[in-house]
Amino acid sequence: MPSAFAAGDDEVVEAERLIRDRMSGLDLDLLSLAAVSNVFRTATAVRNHMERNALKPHSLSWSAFVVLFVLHIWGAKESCELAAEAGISGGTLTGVLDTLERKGLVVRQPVLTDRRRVGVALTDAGTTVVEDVMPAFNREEAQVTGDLTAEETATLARLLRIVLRTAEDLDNR
Amino acid sequence: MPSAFAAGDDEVVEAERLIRDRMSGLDLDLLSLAAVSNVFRTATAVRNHMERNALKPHSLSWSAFVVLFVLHIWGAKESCELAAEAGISGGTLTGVLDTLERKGLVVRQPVLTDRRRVGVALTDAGTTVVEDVMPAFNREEAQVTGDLTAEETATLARLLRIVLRTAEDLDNR
DNA sequence: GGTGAATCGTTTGGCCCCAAATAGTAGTGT
DNA sequence: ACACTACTATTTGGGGCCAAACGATTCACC
Repeated sequence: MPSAFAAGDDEVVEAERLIRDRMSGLDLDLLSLAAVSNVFRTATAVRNHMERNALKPHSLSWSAFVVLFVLHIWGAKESCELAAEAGISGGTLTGVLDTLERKGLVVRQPVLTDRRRVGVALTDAGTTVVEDVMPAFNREEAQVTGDLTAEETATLARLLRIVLRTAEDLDNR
Repeated sequence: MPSAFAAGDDEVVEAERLIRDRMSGLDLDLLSLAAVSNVFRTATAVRNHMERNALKPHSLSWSAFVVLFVLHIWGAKESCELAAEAGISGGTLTGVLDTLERKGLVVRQPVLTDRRRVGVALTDAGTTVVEDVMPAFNREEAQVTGDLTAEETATLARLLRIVLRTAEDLDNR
């Protein structure tokens, strides 16, 4: 069985040994520990890389861009769906929308049939920004997965989606 | 070749079609888009799950726990190494250490040979917390990866480490 | 029609996060 | 000794993030 860590990474192998030693008697599942740990570390590294390289020219955060992207793909949406689609909480979305509206990239528009709800739509400026940023963003995405074969990239996405679904199911119960 | 997305997930398949339609002409790499997107969404979901289930009893954030964990595995470390090992910036570490020190879980100790540097060590209370939280934490880790075979979990960790290394290499240049 | 529960977006409080600026300390060359 | 450079942790500013509390609105049921 292959190591959970990349071969040839002495520091990580050493870390694994240390964990085994220091945590002996706790009967830890080191395989899932490594997987979960790597999910988070990779997400942080990739996010920072994206914000520094693809998003910085427009001063956009990851979440702000995701919101713009979702709106561009799905068209105008209401806050509730938008938050779920972007993977953030409703309270967070309010702040992100405040920022985006201040920049003139989105507009809130009242829903006539229900005054509790609020629709959100891209402005022309917002559309321009998405279409400008998206190629650069995707170029960076391709770069960070560049050391994977196409099949490995697909496998990675597939395995992650399984974990994602499992975690979400565990919370919705 | 398998889809980049989990089979049977109509909503995601629909999303992929929409992206293809709305972004036609931009020649996007949808495979890496899906992989990167899933890395981040999975990380968020897993992080929230962990904080809600394993960390909440001790009111610890993910980063705070990672810092405690690193200190328990590697022993007392200096700030600079600790930040790198925990995957956060130095400025962030200062705030996290303030919180942990206020709770009495860690202590800062001056380095005698160099007054710029600061050592950080677990207190007895901190050690107790780590050893108390770790089993529950690992149990949740095993649960969110529970729908993967052992080999798939190892593959996931391996592929992620490749992406992580690629992203870090791109930034350090 | 009026009352209570449910649902929506927002606000609040506390923490996390980074980048950039800062102050203090150590080494290096002159 | 002196300036200059490099390195340390910290502070500051602007956001992002969630949970919980909140006010407004709608709906269901009587």
